[in-house]
Amino acid sequence: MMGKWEAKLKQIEERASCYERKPLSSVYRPRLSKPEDPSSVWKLFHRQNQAFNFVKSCKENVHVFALECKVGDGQRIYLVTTYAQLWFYYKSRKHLLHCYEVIPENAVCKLYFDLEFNKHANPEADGKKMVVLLIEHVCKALQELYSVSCSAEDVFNLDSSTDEKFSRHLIFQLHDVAFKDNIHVGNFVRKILQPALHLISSEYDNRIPNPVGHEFSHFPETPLKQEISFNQTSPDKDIAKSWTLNSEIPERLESAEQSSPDLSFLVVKSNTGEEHLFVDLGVYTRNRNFRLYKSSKIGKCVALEVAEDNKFFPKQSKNISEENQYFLSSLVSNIRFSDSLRILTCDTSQNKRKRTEHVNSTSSSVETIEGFQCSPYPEIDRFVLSLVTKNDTKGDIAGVKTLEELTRVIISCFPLPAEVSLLFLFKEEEFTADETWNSEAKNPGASSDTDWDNSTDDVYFLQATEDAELAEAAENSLLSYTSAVNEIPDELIIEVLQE
DNA sequence: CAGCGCTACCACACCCC
DNA sequence: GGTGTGGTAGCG
Repeated sequence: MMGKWEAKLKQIEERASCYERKPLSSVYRPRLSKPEDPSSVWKLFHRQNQAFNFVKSCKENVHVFALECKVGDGQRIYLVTTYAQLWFYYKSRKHLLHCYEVIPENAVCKLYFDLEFNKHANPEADGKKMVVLLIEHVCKALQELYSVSCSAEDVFNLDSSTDEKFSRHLIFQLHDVAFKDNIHVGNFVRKILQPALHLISSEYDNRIPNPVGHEFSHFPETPLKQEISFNQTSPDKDIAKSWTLNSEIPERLESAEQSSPDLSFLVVKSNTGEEHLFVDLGVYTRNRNFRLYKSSKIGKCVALEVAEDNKFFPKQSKNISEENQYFLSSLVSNIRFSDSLRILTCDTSQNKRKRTEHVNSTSSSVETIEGFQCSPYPEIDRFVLSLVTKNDTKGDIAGVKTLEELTRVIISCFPLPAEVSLLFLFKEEEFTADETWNSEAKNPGASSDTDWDNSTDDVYFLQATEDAELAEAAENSLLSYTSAVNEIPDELIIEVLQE
């Protein structure tokens, strides 16, 4: 037993020293032409984690890309560099074929679709028409669920079809709007395609009648119960609008004249004759690799190119070539930040605590702020509102603008019930208020056996324990809070961890 | 001897009628 | 037969 373990350990150590002796060479050592250009960052990693760790330690605005290795299997190495530098070496298309964007988990990103069907298995399918209908449906959903306006001209349409397959990427260029992350995009997509998914599942058992009528509002919540909300970063107005809207809220969707949209055009047959959706729902996972504009899969020589029926045209710029603009537009996690950036969310209720029981128990105390539902905790609502409302009487904490102010205020002011421990974990180099942490954060309820080594990966955590409802309330409050305060780093994500 | 993150699927256990 | 659970091949 012990001998086996020691042998394993020795093996691992030998392997580690081997890697140290022969580190991965950076095959491309780029230098940008002008000395005033930003310093060169170009680093390759065998492991995705190492790449992301390097990104965290890196001052430049760098991103992780996956490069397919020469071996035919899916093996990849990970490149960290800036968009500008990647494009510099990428644009010639002599090197760096088979590149993928890694859409980082927890990173704000665009709405995107991976579309494909086998042409032989679907001889009657008109791919272009299906794309048009899909875009129509998606735009309608964005309008109805988030009041976001868009049209086909906002959709970058990339083609990598072959004789065998119709294959497209759609990237939505929404003005000052993005999704909280990849997972939320997936929740949204599954939600708005629910009627189509029903068409497929009902195929297996025709004896179960299709639910009709009110069950099929335009974007039904069953069986995949989901919640939708949007946050607005504008500090001055509509703070309360960031509260979660659950599916019951948009009454207009439940009006009788609304019937299920006909999404039968999305149903296609696979090689084996099974019915699937035109939309690939498997791409909305953590750290998803998404093939870059003008890249091909390693086996094939078909790259993603602007589709002939594409209607999106990026803004012209003096410094940036048109091709570079197209490239930048195609990057799912390349979000143009602005003060008015709205972050869309779409949760599944599996991730959230069941609302029904506590809503029922506290319904009398649930009030409405500017027409939207509050959190179930009026005292927390009031606290958060007092922090973000500039004309509040509490002059000492009103109008906080920076992360550090936010930090101090929350640590010193957050009202903690005695039975709950609440910890803020910060990346060391960005947390300058150590003394504040040491003196203020130790509250009577804080657990002393907190394992600090757990704070490995993510940058900011709010950790609440023992009380799931308070944890969610705190999360909602802080989400509202951060979306209402200017100058919070855009990558700031606050999550509630429950023990 | 260096990828990653799933989900669909299977096998099995357990319960109940 | 219904339901939960654990492990894995294979997909994207």
